[in-house]
Amino acid sequence: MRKIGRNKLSGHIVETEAYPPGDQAGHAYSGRTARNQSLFLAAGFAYVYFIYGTSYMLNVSAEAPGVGAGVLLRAIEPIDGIEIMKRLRGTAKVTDLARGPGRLAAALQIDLRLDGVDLCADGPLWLGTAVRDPARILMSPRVGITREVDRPLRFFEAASPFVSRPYPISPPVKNTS
DNA sequence: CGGCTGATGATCT
DNA sequence: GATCATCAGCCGG
Repeated sequence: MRKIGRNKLSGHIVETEAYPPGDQAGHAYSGRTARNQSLFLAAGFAYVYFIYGTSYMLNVSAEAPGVGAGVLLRAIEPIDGIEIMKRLRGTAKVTDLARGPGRLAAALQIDLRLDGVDLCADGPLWLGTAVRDPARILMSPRVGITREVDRPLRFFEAASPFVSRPYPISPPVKNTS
């Protein structure tokens, strides 16, 4: 859920990735820094960072204070404020509005000002109470990382057109030619 | 549609 | 100076 002035944006979360304590692929792995300090807050705070010179990523801190872990939000199915999301994203295709973590952040106008926000309190950004049907949630390896690449820590809704990739990533195939 | 590639800047070594 | 939890645009089928 996102509030921008008088406008409300919302969507169902349909894809996430876990970055648990001790995970070498997680930003908290090398200890607390200026950038990643929000991961070390209590569970339920926003960790926002900027990457590739182009994209913001939105995470939710996920462990007790001082531990360092989070969940990356990778896709939502837009519900409220779809016209505003289209303007923020520069596309009219609803399935492309928030399919992927950078697109999700852009569709919700998320930047570093929202880093550290309490997602369980009234404010500009928070988590609603909708629950996805567990029977429809599939797992796969995570996308776009170079360490701990095989851990099945990506969770996504089966057959959803709003998910960044609809099925598990195939393992790399060697070129034998 | 899938595959490839350049863009672009913060962060850390 | 390398890396990076990505994306848009372009190309071929």
